Amino acid sequence: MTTDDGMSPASQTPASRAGRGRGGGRGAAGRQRASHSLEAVVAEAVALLDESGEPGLTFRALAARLGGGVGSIYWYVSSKDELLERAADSVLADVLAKTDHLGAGDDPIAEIREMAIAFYEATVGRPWLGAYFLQDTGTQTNGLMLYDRMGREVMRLDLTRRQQFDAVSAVMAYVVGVAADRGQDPPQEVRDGIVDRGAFVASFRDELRALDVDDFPFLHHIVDEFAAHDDAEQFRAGLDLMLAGLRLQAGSSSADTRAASD
Amino acid sequence: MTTDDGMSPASQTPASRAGRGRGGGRGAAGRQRASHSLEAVVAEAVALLDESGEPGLTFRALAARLGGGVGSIYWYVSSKDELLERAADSVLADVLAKTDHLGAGDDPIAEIREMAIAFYEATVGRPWLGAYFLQDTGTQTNGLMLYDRMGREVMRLDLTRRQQFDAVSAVMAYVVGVAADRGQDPPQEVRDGIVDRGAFVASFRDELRALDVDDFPFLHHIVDEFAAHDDAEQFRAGLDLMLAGLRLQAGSSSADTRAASD
DNA sequence: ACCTGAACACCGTTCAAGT
DNA sequence: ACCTGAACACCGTTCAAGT
Repeated sequence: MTTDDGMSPASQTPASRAGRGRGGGRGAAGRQRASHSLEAVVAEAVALLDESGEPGLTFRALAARLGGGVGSIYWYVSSKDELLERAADSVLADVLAKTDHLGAGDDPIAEIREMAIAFYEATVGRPWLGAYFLQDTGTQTNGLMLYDRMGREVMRLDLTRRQQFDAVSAVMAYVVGVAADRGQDPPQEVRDGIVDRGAFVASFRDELRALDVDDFPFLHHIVDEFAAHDDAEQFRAGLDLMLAGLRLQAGSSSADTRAASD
Repeated sequence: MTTDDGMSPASQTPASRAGRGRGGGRGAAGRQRASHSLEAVVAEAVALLDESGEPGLTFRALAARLGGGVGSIYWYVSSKDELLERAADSVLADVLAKTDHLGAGDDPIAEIREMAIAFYEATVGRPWLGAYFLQDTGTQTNGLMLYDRMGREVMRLDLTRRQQFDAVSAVMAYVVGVAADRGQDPPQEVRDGIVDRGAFVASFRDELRALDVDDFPFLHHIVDEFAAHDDAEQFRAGLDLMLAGLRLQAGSSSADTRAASD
C-alpha cells in the first residue's frame, strides 16, 4: 500500500561497492558491533536458502547468522526481493566461473551445451531460485553475462539475429523450467532427510500405478522409466532435442547431429 | 517448526467432493452466515492472484471476497500451499478443456505443438503459477492429465519409452520455464498500468545499449530484435526448435520439418 | 457439517538512537 | 558511514465457540 519513493537508505548504497569485502570483523576493535559487507550478506543468504529453502530465509535468521541486528541488513539491501535477486545472481557467478574456459572450441553448439549443463548443475538442490533469474537488470549483471556468453556462440552460427535471440532465450528458459519442475519434486521430508529419495520415488511410482489405466495410458506406459530415470540425464535429453533443432536450423553440414543417442 | 501430522480438519475433506458447487449462498435463509465450496474458494483465489499477484493472495482478502471469516477457508484447504497448488491446477483445467479436441490428427508432433501453445497461453499474465505446477499428485490431477494427453501423442512416434518420457518432460519444462522467465519481465509498475509495456521495453532497451559493447557484444547485436520481439512468437520459435529435434529423433520421413521458418 | 473471529506466533520494514 | 533493536502493520494458522 505504501508507495516506494526510492528514498530508502539502501538506494544510496552504490552497487559499485559490491566489490569491497571486509571479512567477518574479527579484528582488534569490534566485539560488540558487527560489521558486514554486501557479499557476506548475500553469501549467508544463499547458505540459509540452501539449508532450509525460501521460507527459511528470514531477516531475523540472517541477522543472527551474521551476528548483528535485523536493521543492518537494510543498509546493503532495500528489500527481501532484492536480497533474493542478489542471491540468485550470485549463483550465476559460479556458473560464469565454470564456463569461463568455453568459447574456444570449433563447435558452437557443443559449447552452448556445456554452458547449459553448467547452469543446470548450479540449480540442482536449489529449488528456491527458479523464479529469480533475470529479475532486474540493475542488480543482476551475471545473468546478462551468461546470456551474452551463450549468445556469442550462437553468433557463430548461420542464423538471423532474430533466430539467434530466440535460440538463447529458448535454452535459458528450458534450464529454468527444469529447475522449477525439479524444485517441487521432493515435497519436504526428502529435503530434511527423513525419507530418502528412493522411497519417495517408489511411493510416487505406486501412486501412478494406482491410477486408472484407461484414463492414464501413457503414465502406465512409462512408469518403470520414471522409477529408473536420472534427473540430470533427462535434462540432457531434452537439451539435446532443442540443440538438434538448432543445428538443423543452422543448416549444419559440418558436425553430425548429436541427439537421438541415449 | 511444527510437524504436520496430517490431522487438520481439511484432511478430512474428501477430494471427491470437488464436484459439488453450491453458489454464492444468496438463497432464502442465509444472510449472516456465508456458505462456500471448494470451487468457489479456488476460483476466487485465482481471481485474486491474477489481479494482484502472489502477495495479493491473503487469507483475509480471500475471506473478505467470499464474504466470510478467515477460518472457514481452512475447511476446504489445509494450508496456503495447498491453495496455491489447487489454483495452479485449476488453470490446467482450462488447458485441458481447450485441448480436448486434439488427438485425432495424423501428425502427433503438430498435436503436441497445439497442446504446448494452449498451455503457454494459459500462463500469459499469470506470473504467479510458474512454481506450482505438478506440485503434489494428490491434489493436482489436471497436471497429470495434461502430461498423459501429451504422452499419448508421443506414443505414436517411433521412440523408446525412455525417449517418450524425456520428450514430454522436456516440452512441459520448456513451457514452465518460459512462464517463469516472463513472470519477472514487467517489474510492477507495468502490471499496475502505471507504466505501459512499450515504455518498459524501451527503457530496458536503453539499459542494454548503455552496456559496454566489448563486454556484451551479443546483447548489442540483438538489441533491436529485443525491442521488436513478441513473447508468444518467441515461445513458438523455441518450441519449434525442440519439436524439430523430436521429429528428427523419431526419424520422421512423413512430414517436412517445421522449424526454421520465421 | 460447516462457519466465526479472537488470539498467537512470526515476519518484513521503519526509524530514532547510537557509534 | 554503518549498526541496533524496539515498534508497527500484517500475515498464516489454530481453536473454542457457535449454528
